[in-house]
Amino acid sequence: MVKRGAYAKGVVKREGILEAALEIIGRRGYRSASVREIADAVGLSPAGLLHYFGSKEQLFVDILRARDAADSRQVPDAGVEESLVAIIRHNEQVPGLVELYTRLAAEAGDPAHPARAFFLDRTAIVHAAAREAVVAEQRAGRIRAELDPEWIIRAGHALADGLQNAWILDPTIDMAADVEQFFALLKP
Amino acid sequence: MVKRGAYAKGVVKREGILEAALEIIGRRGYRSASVREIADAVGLSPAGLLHYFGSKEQLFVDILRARDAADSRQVPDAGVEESLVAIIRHNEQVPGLVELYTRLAAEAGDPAHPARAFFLDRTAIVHAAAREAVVAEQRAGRIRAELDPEWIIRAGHALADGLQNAWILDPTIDMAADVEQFFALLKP
DNA sequence: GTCTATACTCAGATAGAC
DNA sequence: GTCTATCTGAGTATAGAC
Repeated sequence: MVKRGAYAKGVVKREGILEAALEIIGRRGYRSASVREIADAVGLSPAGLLHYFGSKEQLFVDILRARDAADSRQVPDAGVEESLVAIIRHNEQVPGLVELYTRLAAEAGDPAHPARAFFLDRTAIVHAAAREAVVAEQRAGRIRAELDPEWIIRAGHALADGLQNAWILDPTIDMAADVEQFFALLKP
Repeated sequence: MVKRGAYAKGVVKREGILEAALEIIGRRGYRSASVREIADAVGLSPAGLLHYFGSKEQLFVDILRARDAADSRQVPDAGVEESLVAIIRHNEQVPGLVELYTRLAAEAGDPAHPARAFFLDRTAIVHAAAREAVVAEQRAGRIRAELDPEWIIRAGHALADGLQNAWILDPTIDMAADVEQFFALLKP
């Protein structure tokens, strides 16, 4: 539960925990990001940490949620391609976040995992926003009008996710460049 | 360790375990596919099961390995598009396999996980085969010659992986059709 | 080689005291 | 809000029976 105004300290502590967890994933890997490890990093007992998030799974989902919120503030409201590429270039600086995202996207296959609801919501929201942008660019003649906008969105999303899968195996691949090449194919 | 000829019984049992594990993942989900659960299904103790595979992680990797071997026997040696689409259509019949693949692809981000070596090898082999096929189709004029074959391979692979990520959230999406649309864009 | 029984260690989670 | 103590269940190492 996110606390409201009255408990400012709790809100700050929550954010500190999210940052510490992400930092540990980036430095030592998802596997060693146990509740105990994260609790140690912020000077809490495991139970004290779980007080804020209820479960480890929720904690991890909340990291992604916070990250999406930060992205939507920072990324300029430009075209689909520019926005996606900007996010990808940012992700390349934060390997822990990419590993976490990839993991949770896979764990979302479990209907009982909180990541499932998160990714279903997120997909609906992201696709709705992308739909408007894609259709507008088709009308403006920057994307081929005969292509199904739903396909463009599904494929663009899947491509970006799949490239992250490949990138955690081999970080020398240039995810942003590969996505740009995809968009080049969509041009009239 | 894979046993050689002399111990036919062990080989058969190994295969039975792989099948039982995949069946449990498909029916009850990856999460409940514990060593104990799988051991029960084949009438073994957990330690008896581990005798064959060494670890749970290895067991799961071996399922994917066996599946790749089966695919390379069954899939006709046609063009890149036809082969990929055939595998995808087959995967749509085996949700447990898709869930397992997606999970392990994510867990391969961990350098200590046996899935990492598996996916690195697999990627190298699959890409090498795809490279020849793509270049041949470019020479034959079925794929645009000006496109970088390495990009086609990386993007095709990433797209297929990403679509599986989306499919475990929403199995109504038509992975094969989306891949076919991608290949349509590559045509001259 | 095949397999069981036992036991160890670690994980995440919970109850209740402070 | 945070702790300690405890519970449950996971994976697996070991010893040894057959």
